[in-house]
Amino acid sequence: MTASVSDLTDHLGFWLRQVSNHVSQAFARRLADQGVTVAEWAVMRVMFDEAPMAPSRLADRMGLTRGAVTRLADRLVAKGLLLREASAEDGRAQTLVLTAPARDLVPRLAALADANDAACFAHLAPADRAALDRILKDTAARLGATAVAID
Amino acid sequence: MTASVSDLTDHLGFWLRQVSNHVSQAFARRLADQGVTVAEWAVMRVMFDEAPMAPSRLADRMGLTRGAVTRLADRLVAKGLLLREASAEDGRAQTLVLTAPARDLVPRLAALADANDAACFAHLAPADRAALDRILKDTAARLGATAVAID
DNA sequence: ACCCTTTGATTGACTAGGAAACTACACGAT
DNA sequence: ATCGTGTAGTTTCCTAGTCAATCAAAGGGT
Repeated sequence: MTASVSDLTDHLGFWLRQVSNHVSQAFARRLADQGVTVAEWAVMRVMFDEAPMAPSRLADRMGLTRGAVTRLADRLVAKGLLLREASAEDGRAQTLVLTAPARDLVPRLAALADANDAACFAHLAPADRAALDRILKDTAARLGATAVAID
Repeated sequence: MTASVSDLTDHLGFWLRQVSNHVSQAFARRLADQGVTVAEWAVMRVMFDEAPMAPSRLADRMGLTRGAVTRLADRLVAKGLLLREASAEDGRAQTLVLTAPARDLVPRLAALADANDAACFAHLAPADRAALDRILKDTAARLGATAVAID
């Protein structure tokens, strides 16, 4: 009957955070050689497919705030991987475009992403891998849709 | 045969990060009312069980660097939730102790943690919940033990 | 024609964390 | 007794992200 206080390790959120941090950090170490960070990779990958793109659209696509995108874009521009172009029609708007060096880099970074994912989840049985994939996508969809009611 | 560049969404790491961020952010919003952050909660929960504790030990326990613990402790001290006490034996060492208000707060925060976890994973079938729990703990153990070889 | 509201982007202040340099102190070996 | 080495904490600099305030440009209503 000990009305005991629940432990940190009782929560799925805790383990999720633990593993996620570990995987991202491992990926960051791989990317470091290429002079790129995880967040920068994500931007580049999204922009690789959808050519010129407004920052606000990129923010929506990536689930980030516009402020975050502004700063991320700053860093990518500084590295010569991104171009900011003022819109002709709308004086407020911009469009972002990857530079040629950035486009060259993306396939190499994608290979690193593949390698990292493979290494981090190598020990999982195929069925567990599939289950994890399914459960995470399912959960992401629910959380994204409902924005989690704070009862 | 299109040797196409792998997509962000092809990686488990991506989804892990996505869901983890969502869950943590939802938890952060709940905790905000109590004037406490997620990282602060984690410290308080660990310290709740293991009374006076050296910062270095806390860092090991939580998988953080010592620098991170220093800053976290600063904030908790500023909020009156933590005490820093110089060690009598060792001139370098300290011990950290939760204050009485902090100890009072912990059970309430634990309830919020329970509620958040329940809300975020409510839609999962019991079997999926169990699978996720098992897979995450398994993966955390592997990643922690091997520190992920960067081939 | 003018105001009001909305929208695009930026900025400042904050939490959160790693990496590395640095300061004290402790302690063993000589 | 001193010197070197290791250890405890702190600090600095960086990425990464949020929220809220701000500014400028668009555009609609009257």
